[in-house]
Amino acid sequence: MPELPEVETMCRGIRPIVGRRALSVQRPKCARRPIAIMPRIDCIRRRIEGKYVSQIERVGKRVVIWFSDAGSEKGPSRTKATSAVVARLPQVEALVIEPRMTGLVLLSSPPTREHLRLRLSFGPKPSPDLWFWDRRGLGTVTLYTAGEFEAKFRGCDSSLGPDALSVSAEQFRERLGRSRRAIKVALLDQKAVAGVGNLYASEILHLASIHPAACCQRLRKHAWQRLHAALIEVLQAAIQYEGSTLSDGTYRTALNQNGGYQNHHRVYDRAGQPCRRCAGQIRRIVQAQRSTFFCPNCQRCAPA
DNA sequence: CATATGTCCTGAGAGC
DNA sequence: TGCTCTCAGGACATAT
Repeated sequence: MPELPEVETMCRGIRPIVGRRALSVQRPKCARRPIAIMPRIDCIRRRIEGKYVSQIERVGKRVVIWFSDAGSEKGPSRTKATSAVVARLPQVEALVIEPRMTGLVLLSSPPTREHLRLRLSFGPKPSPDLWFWDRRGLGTVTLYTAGEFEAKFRGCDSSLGPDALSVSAEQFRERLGRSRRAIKVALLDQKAVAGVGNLYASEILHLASIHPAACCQRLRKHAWQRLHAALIEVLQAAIQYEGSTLSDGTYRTALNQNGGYQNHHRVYDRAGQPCRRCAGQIRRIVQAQRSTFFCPNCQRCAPA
């Protein structure tokens, strides 16, 4: 389940295509049922083929591939531009890939010939193809203009909150602190903070010694500080290990390697095993229809 | 407005 | 052994 660290690893792994020119966009026929691609594939082809990859970027749990007309162009400035100015800039497009549960963005051959969803090839040769492979097919691929992208992902009513790796401690507390939800559930809200998913939410709460069912409103200032520090520490460590490949083996890096962070999990998928900190027994509970793992002994802070 | 629930999807694993 | 059933959880639509 690609979360921030896995998606960041994918982005880093596909950097070799920066500066390359898109030669073709193909949607392999072998997919049992096509995944959601917007707009139509022929429209994507028309807008991308011949353009150059100017930048690779991660936005929350999405991979963003920027295309522009000229090889040397960088992605669009983040500052707001008037529509008149935008009209004079070279046309820029953002291909946004959402892996969701089982999607992989790869520069090497995919795990199976089945479940191939999209293939981009680049020049000049030799240049590896970029694949989007997705076993369950819940992932999506969407092509946005620069303006559409800004509105959806960076605007004041963006569908995403600030990125989990760059949010400040104050901003973090402001965005979650008034919620009546359990902290574990609130951490999964991408509109509050973007990038944390089900696996890392449990890991972060364990490092911060906070009970997953603690109500956000009842957490004290010191708990928020610990939680913010744990957020950054866990995500950065997971990136260093190139993400977590779980027992189903689905997640692979862009170069088809296993991640390594699963060997360092504090609680996730470790129910019944001893806590690495206090030797207490890790428990599994269900919150908002999702598994949560925690240590009842060392995560006592403010249960609901 | 905030929060909760239902939906999509496939393959692994359980249980009979 | 081979069938059926349940479950895993991303984001978003719809309900409360």
